[in-house]
Amino acid sequence: MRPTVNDLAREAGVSLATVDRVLNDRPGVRDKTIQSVNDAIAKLGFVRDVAAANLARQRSYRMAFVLPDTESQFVQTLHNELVIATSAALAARTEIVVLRFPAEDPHALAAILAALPDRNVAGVALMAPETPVLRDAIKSLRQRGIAVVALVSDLPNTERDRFVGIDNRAAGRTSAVLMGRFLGHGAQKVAVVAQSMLLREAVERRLGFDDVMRRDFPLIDVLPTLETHGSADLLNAVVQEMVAQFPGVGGIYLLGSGHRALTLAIDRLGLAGRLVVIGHELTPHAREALVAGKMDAVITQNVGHLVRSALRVLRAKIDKSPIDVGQEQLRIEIIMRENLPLDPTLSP
Amino acid sequence: MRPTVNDLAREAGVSLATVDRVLNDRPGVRDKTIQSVNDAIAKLGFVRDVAAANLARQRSYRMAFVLPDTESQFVQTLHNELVIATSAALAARTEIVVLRFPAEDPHALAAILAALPDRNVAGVALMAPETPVLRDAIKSLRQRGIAVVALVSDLPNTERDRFVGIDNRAAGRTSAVLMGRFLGHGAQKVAVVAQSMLLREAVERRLGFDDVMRRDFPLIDVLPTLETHGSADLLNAVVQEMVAQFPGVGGIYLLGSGHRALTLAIDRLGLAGRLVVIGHELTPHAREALVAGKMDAVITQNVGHLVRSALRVLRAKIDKSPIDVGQEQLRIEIIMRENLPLDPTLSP
DNA sequence: CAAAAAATGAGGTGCGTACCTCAAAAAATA
DNA sequence: TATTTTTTGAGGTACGCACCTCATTTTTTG
Repeated sequence: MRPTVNDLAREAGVSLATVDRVLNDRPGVRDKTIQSVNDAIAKLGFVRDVAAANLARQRSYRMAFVLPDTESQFVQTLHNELVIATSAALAARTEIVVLRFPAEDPHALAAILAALPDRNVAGVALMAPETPVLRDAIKSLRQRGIAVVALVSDLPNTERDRFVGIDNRAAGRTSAVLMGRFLGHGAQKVAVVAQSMLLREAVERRLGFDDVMRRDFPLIDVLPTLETHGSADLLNAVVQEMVAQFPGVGGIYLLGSGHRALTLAIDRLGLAGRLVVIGHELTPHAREALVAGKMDAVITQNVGHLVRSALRVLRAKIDKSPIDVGQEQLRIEIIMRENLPLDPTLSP
Repeated sequence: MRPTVNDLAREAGVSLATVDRVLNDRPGVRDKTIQSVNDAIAKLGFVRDVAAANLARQRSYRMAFVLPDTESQFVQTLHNELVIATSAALAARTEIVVLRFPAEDPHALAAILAALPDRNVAGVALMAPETPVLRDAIKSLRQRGIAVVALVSDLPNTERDRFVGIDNRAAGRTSAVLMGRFLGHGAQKVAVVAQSMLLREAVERRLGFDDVMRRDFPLIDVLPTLETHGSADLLNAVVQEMVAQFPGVGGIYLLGSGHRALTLAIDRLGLAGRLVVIGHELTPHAREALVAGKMDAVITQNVGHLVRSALRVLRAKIDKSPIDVGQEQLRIEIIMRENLPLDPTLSP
């Protein structure tokens, strides 16, 4: 049988109350006594039953996921995964609240964050660009004992507890290797398309992409980033203009979302099948494009894992328990048509 | 506050005992009463607290992982992950037992499985080739109420509850696309190396590889599989002979383990850097080969996820609770130098 | 050495659920 | 309607742990 606190008390020759004091870092125990309890823990191989502990603690975790209110498919995917996670989390005394903030309004975001303590939130997962007001808001949350993780894009200059997401620079490097090798080593041009270079992820991916291109594929000419600002028309126009101006374009690298608009533009310009197209994030549109052979690869992260990892990290921070680094390291996934995972929304 | 069984009883106008009977499928409740309890569950949004339930149930899960006693790096990796999982599982009332069987002896395996019920095992995860005795052994385990999942390689003609692993045919297809695209579309030859084609995974991967090669890269000539039977010398010999016989070999596809021996052979033959090398399973040797540029890509599954998924599936089967299909679907991962995850054994 | 302070023990309650017993009520059957 | 059978209720105990109080013992301090 697995040892319990009672076994510990007997083994250490102390009372249950003292064991409890040691286990829960309560004051008023001599170092010598603490040591003897720890010895007993080691000797018996005692492991606290976290389920029973949390039950007794009456602890319920209320977690807020704060996302921009953009309608991008990635954010929608994330939201879907959060809905799925909600029901699973409920059974583990964890409640998930999803809040959306106006994407372009850092002050509105700060106001939402400032209101969280009143909502009795124990942890926050935040996907937002870093701004001075955000830094202050996070600092204030942390001071109030609320755990904060940065989701998807890091907030390195804030006091967030942790970042949950992939290394976007490495993701960009990965894209570059595939692009370079798929193109072959001849002289070629590659266009880079992004919604906006104000987003940290886009910038980091571009940096990583350029790293590898410069180093390993010097004959490939990477064109300046075309920004579309989310407009399909603008994307159409810039792609058209680029093709006209640089006839030798052999590949397109899509830094962010916008798979649908890009593939449409490629179709319209009659370039289908003649370009290597690589993008990020496995959204439904990206799936379609992969299946149809209109995209060659998608570099992504597993959004389900992302959500579950954020929850585990927040719980660990709240419990002040250690984090399993191996489990929480998200992988940079390369998805092609051949290893496309089944759409989880299709099966029950 | 989250509703409890007491709230349910009050809402449904029945006693706690009746709620308990309904929740746990105990007999002696009229359909009408069952319905009223279910209505209350729906109305209040009651979700059973699994932690409290398992605590009260005194349920402890003793899971056996049964692996071949081969010293392959993949099995070692798996073993390592099991050791890591053991401590985490302990806190969740789950005990992991790892058993090894003589790889070539199906009867010894059957004997080990037959002894499991006496060891009070609730679930078994099994990595083994399918044989008639194994089929019988699994059937007998299932009849005794023990959950069985096939690990890594499926046992489709047995009564296992589920398969936890990747689709190896799709993994082979994925390898083929990369091989084909990395080689370019000219006429080339690709060698295929395997330890043994008696293993189901190897066969399936080869089939998938051939599927795609035939369909998408008709100019590439895929040579017959060279079997090495785990001997580095033999591998050296066959690779050497093959290179002599077919000078146009541009790529090598490694169906199973043996990264170290293969890269050594390539070095010795002075072929380093002139071949596209693609293999399976992210073992320490494979990592080295990727970092050194001696392998181009590794197709793998996340072994940590594999273990955790097997545990979750077994628990769900034992509890007769539903399985989150999305979470349990393992992805076919493509690893190159650029997206190589940090070695989890390096950081604490 | 006495008084004050610190450490420890004894014992209880509760978390949400499972599972048990026995009596009482309700329904089905003769 | 009387009897048997089925259904329901009331109440208790247990799981492993957290957290509380108050009394008692041990140690430290003046």
